[in-house]
Amino acid sequence: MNNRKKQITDLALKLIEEKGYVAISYDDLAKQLGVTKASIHYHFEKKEDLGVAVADRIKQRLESILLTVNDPSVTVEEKISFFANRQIKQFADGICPVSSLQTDFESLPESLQKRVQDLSRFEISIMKQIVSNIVEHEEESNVDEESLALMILSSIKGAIQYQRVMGIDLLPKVLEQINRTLKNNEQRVL
Amino acid sequence: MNNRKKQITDLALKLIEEKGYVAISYDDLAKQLGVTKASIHYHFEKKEDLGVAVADRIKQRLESILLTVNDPSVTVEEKISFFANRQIKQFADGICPVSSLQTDFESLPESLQKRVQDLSRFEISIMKQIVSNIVEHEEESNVDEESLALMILSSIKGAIQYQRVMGIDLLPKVLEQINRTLKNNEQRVL
DNA sequence: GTCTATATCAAGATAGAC
DNA sequence: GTCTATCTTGATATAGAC
Repeated sequence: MNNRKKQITDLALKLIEEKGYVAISYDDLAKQLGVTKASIHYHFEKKEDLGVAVADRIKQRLESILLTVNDPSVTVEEKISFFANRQIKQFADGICPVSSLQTDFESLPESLQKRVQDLSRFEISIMKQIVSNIVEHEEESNVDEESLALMILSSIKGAIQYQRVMGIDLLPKVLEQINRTLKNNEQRVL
Repeated sequence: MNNRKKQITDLALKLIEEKGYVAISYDDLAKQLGVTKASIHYHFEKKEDLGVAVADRIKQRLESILLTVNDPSVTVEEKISFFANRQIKQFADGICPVSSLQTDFESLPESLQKRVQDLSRFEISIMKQIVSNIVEHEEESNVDEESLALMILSSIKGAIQYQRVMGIDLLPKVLEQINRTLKNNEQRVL
């Protein structure tokens, strides 16, 4: 991907994190980059093409998170905190681009819908891998890793939405509560 | 509010749950109601006015949930399940309208932004009231009701987003995990 | 490969007839 | 109170110049 194309993709991702896929226009992109709409159309003929490029970039980000997650020297709590904060840093004052695309789902072309589904599945699988070592003998405990992973992931995503509109850092409190939940689960297994 | 006005508000709410505030148009509403755009503009001069009416309706819904929540004969688990399922039923195959408006936040006029902030605060306060009786002597335990409420509310909202795009009922699993978390918290207090 | 110019369409919105 | 007709603006998109 050449420079300008990458530049456009990066900006589109940033704007999707701020306003969402439906709300952004080629004019927004063109103005902020100091070029014309036609120049954006040259690199991405249709908005759908740009959306797909952005989805691919989000996937890359998630893949880079996966690397850290598979390091056995890092605790589960640290991995969750890393997962949450790494993303927070990336989308700054916006929201998670996956959440943003999920909300716009019904307005998306089919190719993008498929990628949003894929990203959603991927995030769930990452969180499952993160909590997968917490219970070594799941059959013997009452902990369901799938449910635990879903609750943790969902609560992180939900908290990011609330904190953006309220202007308060709610995520740290949610992460604290997640840690308490994990500690309690560990105790029940021992 | 007269009949047509109520009809338009109801439909707008439904469409916001499906596609979001930015994505819906007066033409969508007009076509589905079998009237013209101008007729919608008569009842709601600007889209902003319609958005405010929808926000007020969402607030009414939440207030009706609050009534059940304050019934002392209902358990916390039942209240949370009621909170989640009551909403799920209301927005059917869509997402939570509050989540939807949160995502579109940056595109909203100021009057609507204020209402979305108010709705967010209100939901958090409802969930706080739901969990408020679970720990009678909070100072003596390590349970933080604020964090617990935030995690529960966020995870419900997040789960609804994932399940809509994936076409799988993930919320029941998250509710199960929430119940397990509550049980563990209770045990720590006793 | 990037631009100008323009086409096309849909959006929000208004004036005024009935 | 609802409609027809119309305006303006902005969005996606294309053709063709440079």
